[in-house]
Amino acid sequence: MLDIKTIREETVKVRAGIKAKNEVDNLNEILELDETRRKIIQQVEKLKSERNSASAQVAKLKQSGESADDIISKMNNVKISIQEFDGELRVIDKKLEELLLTVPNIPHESVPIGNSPEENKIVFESKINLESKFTLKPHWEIAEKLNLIDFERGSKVTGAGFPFYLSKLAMLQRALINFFLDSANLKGYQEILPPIVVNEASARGTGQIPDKEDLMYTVERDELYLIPTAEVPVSNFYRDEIIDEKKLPIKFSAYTPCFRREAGSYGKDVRGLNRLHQFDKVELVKFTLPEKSYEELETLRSDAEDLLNKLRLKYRVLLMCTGDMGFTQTKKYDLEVWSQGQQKWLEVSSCSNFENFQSRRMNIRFRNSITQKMEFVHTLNGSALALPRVMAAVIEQYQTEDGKIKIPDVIQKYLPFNIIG
RNA sequence: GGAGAGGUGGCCGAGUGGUUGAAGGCGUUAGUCUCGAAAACUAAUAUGGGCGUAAGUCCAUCGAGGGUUCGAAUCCCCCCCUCUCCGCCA
Repeated sequence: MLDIKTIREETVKVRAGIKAKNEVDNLNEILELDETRRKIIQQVEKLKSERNSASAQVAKLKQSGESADDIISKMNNVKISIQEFDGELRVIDKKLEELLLTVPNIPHESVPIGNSPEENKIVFESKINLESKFTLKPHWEIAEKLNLIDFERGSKVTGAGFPFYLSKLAMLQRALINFFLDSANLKGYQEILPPIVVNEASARGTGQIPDKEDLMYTVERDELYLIPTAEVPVSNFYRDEIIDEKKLPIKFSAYTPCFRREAGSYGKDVRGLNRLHQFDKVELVKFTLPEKSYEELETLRSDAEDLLNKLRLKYRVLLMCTGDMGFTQTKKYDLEVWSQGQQKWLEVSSCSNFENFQSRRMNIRFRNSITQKMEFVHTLNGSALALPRVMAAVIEQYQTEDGKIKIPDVIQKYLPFNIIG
């Protein structure tokens, strides 16, 4: 959520940001409501001030045993006016709040303007040579042959997009998670294991609601949401709190399953592990000083990249253009791993800065020791990494000519075997 | 799920209709003292909003939201949360 003051004072800039992101521009309505609101506030506060001093007089009179009936009867009308104004104000505040939630975050100046994925900027591509003496198969063929993933029983037990991982592949998944968490730990991230269902306020805090309700599974009876990413519970950890400035930056890592309805996304992209309704992910979340957040975005990105490098997977980094980056971010990098078996790039991480867009919603602040003022922290997060597509790339990249899967070097210490098959 | 108790500032805690935005304590910050530190003493110390160039001023806020009243931390309604006991349970 943007500050109404920013919208009021930097309307042109905000409007340009909305346009760049192809979002709906409600600024005129917002500014109009804001003006009406302030007019009413002026009137009602004048009345309240009157009331307060009258009440003080009543108190004085009563204490000295005199009658205050005159004042009291006069104040009756004031009371009714105040109630009317307050009622109006309540309606306006609610409407204004709703409209403010429709204003997207403003892209950072370093972000390329664009509408389509083609306009994202490739800022890095690894030069690993992936030449192989034989033709690499897509991961689902290998997994089927070695009986490592059971999609059919997953469909029977739950539904499409909820596979079972079997035997050594289940162990490899666990090993990868450990590798990711251990790496984060070495880089100073504090590991936390959060709840995987959240309440409405939390979903609202990180921006899943309103706007993206359809993304999440709901537990209607208890008014809870299954998390689409650990970002939601972890970012909300400090909701409505004041963080000690000296503790910043705070860095968390969290492993969770993630649940996404992915309504309406069917077709060839959903083959194998490419797109699931439930998947594992290790997420990194940072709370930082405002002036440090872009620096922290770069280290966040390189922390995620490091994992791909150590797994010796080919990947590239995209700087997302304004139209392709999402509602809440100011700047976002996507990491895509190369799937040699499928001959295409798969997104395995996205690292974003939200500046104070989320922290304003979540009310997470710190006291600036120089100005002595309260300020909102900046929040950032990034996947490091999402498991299924990494798994797909590993299976494909590490397949042997006779149809087995080698275990990547960095993972071997986590497993009692170094080949599957 | 049932019964009871409770939710007050960064923290603890007083306060049951009228200068209570809120006593007192702790903490924090600054100053005095000290070679320095500690202790002691002195002072300052909520957030958000409206108007204003500013100084300032007004309004709101005692878990959230409604209500009663000239006036609510205090009374009523509803919701949320915490604790204790019982029940259920890995």
